[in-house]
Amino acid sequence: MALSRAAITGAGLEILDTYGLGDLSMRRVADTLGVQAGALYYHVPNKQSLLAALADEVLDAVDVPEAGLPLEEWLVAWASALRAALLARRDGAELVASSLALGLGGIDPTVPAVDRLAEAGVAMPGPTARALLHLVLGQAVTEQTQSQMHALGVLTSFDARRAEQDFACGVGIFVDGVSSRAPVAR
Amino acid sequence: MALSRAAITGAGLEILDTYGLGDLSMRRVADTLGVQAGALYYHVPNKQSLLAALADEVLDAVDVPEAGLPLEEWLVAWASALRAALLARRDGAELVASSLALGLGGIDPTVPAVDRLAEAGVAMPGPTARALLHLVLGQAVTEQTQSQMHALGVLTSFDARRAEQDFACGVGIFVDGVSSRAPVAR
DNA sequence: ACCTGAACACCGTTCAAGT
DNA sequence: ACCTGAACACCGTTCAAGT
Repeated sequence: MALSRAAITGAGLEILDTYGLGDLSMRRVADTLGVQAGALYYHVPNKQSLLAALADEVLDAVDVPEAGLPLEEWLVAWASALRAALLARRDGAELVASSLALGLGGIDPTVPAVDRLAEAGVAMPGPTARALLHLVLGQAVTEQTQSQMHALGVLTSFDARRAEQDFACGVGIFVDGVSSRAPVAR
Repeated sequence: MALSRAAITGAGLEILDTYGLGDLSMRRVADTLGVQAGALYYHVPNKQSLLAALADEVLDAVDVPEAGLPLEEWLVAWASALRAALLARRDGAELVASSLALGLGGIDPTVPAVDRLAEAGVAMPGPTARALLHLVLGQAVTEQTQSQMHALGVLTSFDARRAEQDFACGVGIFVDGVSSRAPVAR
């Protein structure tokens, strides 16, 4: 079977799940595919574009809530779906965070939220959606990193409940803030 | 002058400002100090602890608002001070973000905010402060990365006003949410 | 067109040996 | 105690040469 962009992405995902982002090297991807490292560059311009493709894969798995839900519930559901997708893959949150910061990746995860906010008549839907994204992303990165360090025995105590509480609290406050500014009374 | 932890941290800050986080290597720090790379390990256990020390330096520069301010104003002022400190140094936001995620670093930037929130009687001051931290941090990382990519000519358009608007909007909404839950009416 | 082999210019970290 | 010199086990990326 010939090498291809899809095969490289697939091997990347496999390595990501098995060894984590820190051990995902171009050389290891090449090894997995039984090929020399240089061969990858015939299909992929560089490592960052590979990482962007992997981040897109994570973001593709976000289960966007149905449009019928009331704004507050929709926002909480969207934040939960985003968080779930980020946590579903090893180092998913960190991968997406760096890919988004660099502006790479073909998927803008805020699009559905911007639409829903605009539909509800909320002012500044873009900045609002981006703020909620950053809140969820930052929390997920911290949670995932600490949970992995706990698994490695580096960190002695990791409280999954606290992480969930942090998430619920942060999103709840933010959504309340959106509500207090929304043109429609609840 | 003999090598020391302080000298290493100083050289690290210099390299950070001049070349950025991506080019901050132990070997370069050693070169700057006119010493072999291995010598650093007599004073610093590893690279991550050096990065944590640099992150502490960034967080030390946060100008905590005076306690007399009303809660809402205090939170906005704190978020602004945090953002200013992160943006003051090259790659400051990314440095602090990764250091915080790893749980390294001697400084917990949320401490003043937790105190102020607790004093105001807000429920769950810890999760609330952490949520606001993540919001500010995520926005700052994105802003700093994009501004640097713009300076390098990689990104054609970078709107500093949009970044500021994103920040003001996100923090504003969040603080409104805190307000709507606070026990004291405004 | 697609891949190999080999190189270039780096990394973080360790450690015997010197002073 | 503190540093050098040299090594170990890696990196991302490039590119002539082969098929």
